[in-house]
Amino acid sequence: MSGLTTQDQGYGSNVRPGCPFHEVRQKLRRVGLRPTRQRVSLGWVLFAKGQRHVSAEMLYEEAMKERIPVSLATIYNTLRQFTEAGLLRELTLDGAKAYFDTADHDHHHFVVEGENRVIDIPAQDIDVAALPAPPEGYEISRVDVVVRLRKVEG
Amino acid sequence: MSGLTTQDQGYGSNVRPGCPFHEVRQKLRRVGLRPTRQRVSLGWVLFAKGQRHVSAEMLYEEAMKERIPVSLATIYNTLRQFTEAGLLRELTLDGAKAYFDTADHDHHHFVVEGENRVIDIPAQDIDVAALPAPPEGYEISRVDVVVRLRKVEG
DNA sequence: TTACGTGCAAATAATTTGCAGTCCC
DNA sequence: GGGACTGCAAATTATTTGCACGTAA
Repeated sequence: MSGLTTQDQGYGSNVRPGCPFHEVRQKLRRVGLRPTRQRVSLGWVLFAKGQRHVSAEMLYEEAMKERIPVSLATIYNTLRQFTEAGLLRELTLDGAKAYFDTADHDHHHFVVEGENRVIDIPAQDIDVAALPAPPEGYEISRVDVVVRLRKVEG
Repeated sequence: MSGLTTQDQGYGSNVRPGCPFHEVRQKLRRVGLRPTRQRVSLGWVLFAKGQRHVSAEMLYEEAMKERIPVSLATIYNTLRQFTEAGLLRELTLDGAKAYFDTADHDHHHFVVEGENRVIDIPAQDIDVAALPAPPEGYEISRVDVVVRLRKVEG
């Protein structure tokens, strides 16, 4: 896959680290996840290596490429655990494939119709001015804006 | 593009306002879908009967309740055809279940975490003020705002 | 009539789960 | 050492598809 959208200028968490693995380990501990080999390695791919949106399958292939010994089932489990711990956010696209992205910053998404490509929109580029009050007994946990794109004829 | 209303602009003389089935039939014809028994019946459930968001399964149960003879496969086919024709919009929630809602008005959604409940937010209640320019070669086809709700402890 | 639509059941695709073996604290 | 974690394969769930038959134009 072309690194078109993986090429980026990095966020705050992308601290030119002395030891990314150590930071991932800490990050995991902080949210109560035991830093096992698989989790640390996958965390490294997700948080230190600049990967930003992945599907289970993409992460699995990435892991294979990096010689990380991990099974697809563990990928799924890990993605879910990370998401429950708040390290990732889930983004479900039409087409029944779930994507996950690093959750350390607020942002929204461009989604290209047809392809399954996702491009970040920095939070400050979208202004959701007015939000309705949630129904009685509920509170807003998160607001997602998905801007669907269509290729221009040409 | 967003001028679709249930109230149509008189196509022929055989418009019978007050006869929902006829209106559905016309609506289908207008988008090039042959108005078969199943499509008209499902269209009636979706457009005339006030149903607004349904999953395939929900629509199937609704159809059974209304004694509409239709198979689940046809439900899926029909939902997709309606969506491609612009009569419905697809909304994919975390949980790998697709929902569809009538597309005749702009609106956004509250989604209750855990449950698979969807509540409409009228377009005028959300103000997406600033939108970023789409990447070169793409145009915005649609903007979806999903407000996730969490039940308040009590 | 005749191409398009429908129903059934089997096929896919994405994701989850049960359980035996493994590893971290 | 002991409970949490992993891997495998089988199970689930949502959706699609192939093909014989039915039906609208």
